[in-house]
Amino acid sequence: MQLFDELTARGLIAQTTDEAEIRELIDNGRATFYVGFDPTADSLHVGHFMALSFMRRLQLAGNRPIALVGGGTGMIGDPSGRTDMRKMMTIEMIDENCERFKVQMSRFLDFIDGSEYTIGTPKKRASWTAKAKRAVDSTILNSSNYDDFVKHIRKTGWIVDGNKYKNPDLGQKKSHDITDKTCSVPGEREYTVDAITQRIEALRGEAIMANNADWLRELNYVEFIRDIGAHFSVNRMLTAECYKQRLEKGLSFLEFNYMIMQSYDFYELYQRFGCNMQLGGDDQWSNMLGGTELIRRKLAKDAYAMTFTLLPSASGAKMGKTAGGAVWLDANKTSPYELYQYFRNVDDGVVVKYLKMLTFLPLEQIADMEKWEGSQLNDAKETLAYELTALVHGTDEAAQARDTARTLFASGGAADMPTTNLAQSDLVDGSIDILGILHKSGLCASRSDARRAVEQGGIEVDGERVTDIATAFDADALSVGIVVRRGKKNYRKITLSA
RNA sequence: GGGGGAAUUCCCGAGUGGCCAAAGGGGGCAGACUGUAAAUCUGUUGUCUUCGACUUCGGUGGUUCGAAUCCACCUUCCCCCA
Repeated sequence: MQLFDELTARGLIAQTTDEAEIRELIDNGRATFYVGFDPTADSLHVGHFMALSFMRRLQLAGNRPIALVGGGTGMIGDPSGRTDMRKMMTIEMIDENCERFKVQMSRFLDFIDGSEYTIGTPKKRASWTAKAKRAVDSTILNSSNYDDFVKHIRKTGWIVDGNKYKNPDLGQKKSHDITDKTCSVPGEREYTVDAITQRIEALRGEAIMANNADWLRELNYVEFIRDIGAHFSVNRMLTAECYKQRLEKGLSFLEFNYMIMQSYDFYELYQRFGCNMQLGGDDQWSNMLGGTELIRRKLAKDAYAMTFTLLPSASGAKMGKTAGGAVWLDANKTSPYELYQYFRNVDDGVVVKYLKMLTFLPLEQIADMEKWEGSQLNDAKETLAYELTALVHGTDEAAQARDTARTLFASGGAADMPTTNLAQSDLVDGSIDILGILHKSGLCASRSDARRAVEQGGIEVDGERVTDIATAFDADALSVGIVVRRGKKNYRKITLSA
């Protein structure tokens, strides 16, 4: 089955600007597409799952993904904050978050290693050589073979003379010969025919990490308005569905500009990396159209947009939220076990959908599960949880999470489960009461919360329900280790460090 | 530039001097029922040394025995006129 058909079969594609053309592009690995991410937190969360797995599918078929982080848009901050001081993110914070994103994304995508198209603040004034390198590199990225490369590079004013490339227009040094200059990409030292051909091959489908800070932070307002703003019709923008609703409640100029900024991102990516398609959530549709439109008007070129279905979440519960807040892809913020449990507990109605949309299991295998009903669906959930945990944390962690969950739910205890290590200093007069344990372990948010949980019969220790809030445990009991359980699904092993 | 409104606990939204830790709904948590599901019913949902105390109603001061409620200023948001 071809990629496009598979994506359709998995229920992933929501809208496309030109189905036939996009099918052609992605089935043949000729798309360079981008997805935008806002670096508002220091980790990706499950809400990004859809985008990541979608990107991976495209990459596996040879298409080049570009992960664009909003280092420039992040500068502005979220204007919708109500009471709290809006947190302006510093450049350092944003750049750090971007770096973390990349690490997490690399579980899903293969990135060009060490390329200058990774994250980083732009050099204010790139040297001539840097500019030349950049020009050659991005031309390499845009080319499908050597001849293609020569064609492209000529177009941009370069002179190709045998194996030498010169650019009379770049910078003050005319006709500078960069043939023997070091290529910015490690492993490729020179711009020879072979090197370029190899490089083109090696980079085919490799992912790029881009940061819109590279162009947004240096924008000149007047120029921007004149060059880009001129191409947008306010009348048209106002008819966009997403603004219609906002017009009732109020819409700041900043937010209104979001579409233009996003369109500009696409335009820049098109020019820098030959990015010819934008991928995003279905709610981004109108913003994305802005980009294709801008490229058409400014460059008279066709670019495409495709949106993926938003992940259906059952019963109005907020997607990606649990008691502990958001579910992160960072193991330090959300353990593999918790991630596993998150997907283990999805509603019946969405299991098969999730399997299709998020996992890489063959459709035939999922088709079998589709017939399952009742408690058999429970097994499907286990598969789902395992597969997704494996994607994020690897098969070892996934297997461990699964085993932990199995033993925990089967027997009420397991060797490996989330553990809280209490210190001697947590003990008062040689013991600690149950409320303290619940609070310290994070099972309960506060002692008051713990008190309620006990009073309502929601707490068990080593399989015995605790009903007395005064119950306390001394050092002896703790050094052996006790298993505390809140509700049905929250276990914590409590130990005492010596 | 002028005029008028609004800011309440996780969210929405009542409350206009003491009976307010603050109605109601949503969401969350827990119990029953189950399949680690959904639906349903019940309880619960600021903190703590819990039959009591303490801190919350945009911010800062003030009036009062007493303020989420009244006054002043500030901040932010919305609406109308220009």
